[in-house]
Amino acid sequence: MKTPAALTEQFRSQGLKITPQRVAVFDALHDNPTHPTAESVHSAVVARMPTVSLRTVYQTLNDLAEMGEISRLEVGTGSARFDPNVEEPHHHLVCESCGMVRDLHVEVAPDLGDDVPDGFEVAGAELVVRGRCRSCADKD
Amino acid sequence: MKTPAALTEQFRSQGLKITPQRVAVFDALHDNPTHPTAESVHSAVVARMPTVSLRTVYQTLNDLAEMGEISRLEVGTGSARFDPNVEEPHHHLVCESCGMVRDLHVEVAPDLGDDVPDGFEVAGAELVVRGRCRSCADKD
DNA sequence: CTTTGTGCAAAGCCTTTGCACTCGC
DNA sequence: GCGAGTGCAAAGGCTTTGCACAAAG
Repeated sequence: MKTPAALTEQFRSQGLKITPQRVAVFDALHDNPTHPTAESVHSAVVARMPTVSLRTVYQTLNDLAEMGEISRLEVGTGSARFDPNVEEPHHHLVCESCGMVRDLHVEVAPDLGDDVPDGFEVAGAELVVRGRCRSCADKD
Repeated sequence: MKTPAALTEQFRSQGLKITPQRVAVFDALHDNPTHPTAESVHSAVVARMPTVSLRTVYQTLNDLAEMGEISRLEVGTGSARFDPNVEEPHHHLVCESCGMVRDLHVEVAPDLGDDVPDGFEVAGAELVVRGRCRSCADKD
């Protein structure tokens, strides 16, 4: 994800306004490897700026996702997660016990040609590896 | 997925009751390759038995999923999809335009060892290939 | 006859949206 | 000032759940 400063510039150039709320969202996402939910981002932002509403967070996240600056993940944990890492293609590891999501840098190069129907335009592929992380496993 | 008769036997052996509603759900799922939503299953069932409620369909689907006879997919199309094919491991192809889901029999054998953290117990991996199917592509 | 299943409707969760006010530009 | 952004609260979609009745074993 771009730096908060670069995003500020980008928003401005698209005619979108720069507000402290939006900058706070940029900051909360920058180099954040936790794949936060909208709710988590909101909490982080509220810690520094108590008046920011969930609506604003959702809107800013969606704006960023539309611009392709972050991506939205649905890993089946109930809420959507947001991933600031869009530079390098990667996949995800999900702990089914605590909901933790972590990047996974593996090459998934299946020979798709074999089984993809003619005329299907492949846009992308996402691998989700599910299991149980060490700290959850240690609990039992 | 097992045949409706086999599922009937299995439900009975677990002390679950056999009702025409449940059998109708079994029938609607049997060899159904469309990865239906709960809503679709309900429609199919209602066509033959108009009084069955959505509640009963959800409950039966969840029962089946718990027994491992069907699997539940979250592919980001809003509602959960149910997949009767649990015998052979496979992945999924999703049309982002019409929501169609199709089985994909590719080997996804990434060398997970490289990037999975120590102590993480891998339970499974799901690949979702997204894109646009031929009939949707033809529409534009 | 007891336990489980069913139907209806209401509630829950996550997310989006309508409205009036505020504020960046 | 004008239009976009914000906060609040209410609505929306999907799924689950409480209750009373019906039916399976």
